[in-house]
Amino acid sequence: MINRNRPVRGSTSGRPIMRLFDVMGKRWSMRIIWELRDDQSLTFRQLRERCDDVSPTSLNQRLKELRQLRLIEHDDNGYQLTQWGRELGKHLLGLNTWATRWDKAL
Amino acid sequence: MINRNRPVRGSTSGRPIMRLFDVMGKRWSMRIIWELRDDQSLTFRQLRERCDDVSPTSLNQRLKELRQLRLIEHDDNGYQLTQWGRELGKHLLGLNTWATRWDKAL
DNA sequence: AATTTTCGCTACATATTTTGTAGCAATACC
DNA sequence: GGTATTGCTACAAAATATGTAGCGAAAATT
Repeated sequence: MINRNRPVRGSTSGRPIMRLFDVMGKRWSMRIIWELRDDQSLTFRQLRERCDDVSPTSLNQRLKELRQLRLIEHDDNGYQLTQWGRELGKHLLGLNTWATRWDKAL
Repeated sequence: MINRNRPVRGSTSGRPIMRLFDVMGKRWSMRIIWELRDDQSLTFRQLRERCDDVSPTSLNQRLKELRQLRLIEHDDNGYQLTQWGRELGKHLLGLNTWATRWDKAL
């Protein structure tokens, strides 16, 4: 019950979806969740490599945010999805299927 | 068959999901799809208002991109989702349900 | 026909976000 | 003590987003 007060860019309505749009609308957020799907645990540096060598600055900024929002967590094994992160990851898998069809039409 | 060549930030793999992450990872993209869901047609100015008065510069940039990617289109009635946009919108609705539960846990 | 309103934007200067490179402090192993 | 790996920070430069003002075209109103 800690981060309900986190400010949400571009919306004062307090609608949860707006909080999600805020964080997911930042570069690398979805990619990070994506790379951690199927319950892998990755170190900071492994995660960097998976994300096309994103700069450590950018990665860390995003990781901080995702941790605050309880989507990922960090322990001795590295970074991994929380329960919430895993659920969100499943949505991304759905989007993956869709995106493949969409891309063919482009 | 026109925009397969559009560059994708942060990925050279050509995986469709990466193209999606690229565009959706920019501010206002998801919000725009969201506001156009349930097949409304909105004028540029109406859309601006709906999106918490996003600047016209930002809005227009995003609209151009979303049009190129065939997610939205523009006609005499204003801006509206394409077939693909509508499908993507449905995924966002799913995320909305999820986000509500998630937000409560924060 | 003249005026007003609404349309989709553009210009441009400023602010915010993201990036890339280098490297540091802490811990583990040899 | 040296070497390797960890997570991460500093900092300057590049890219992206913002806010305000207003333009030119078309449509509606008087």
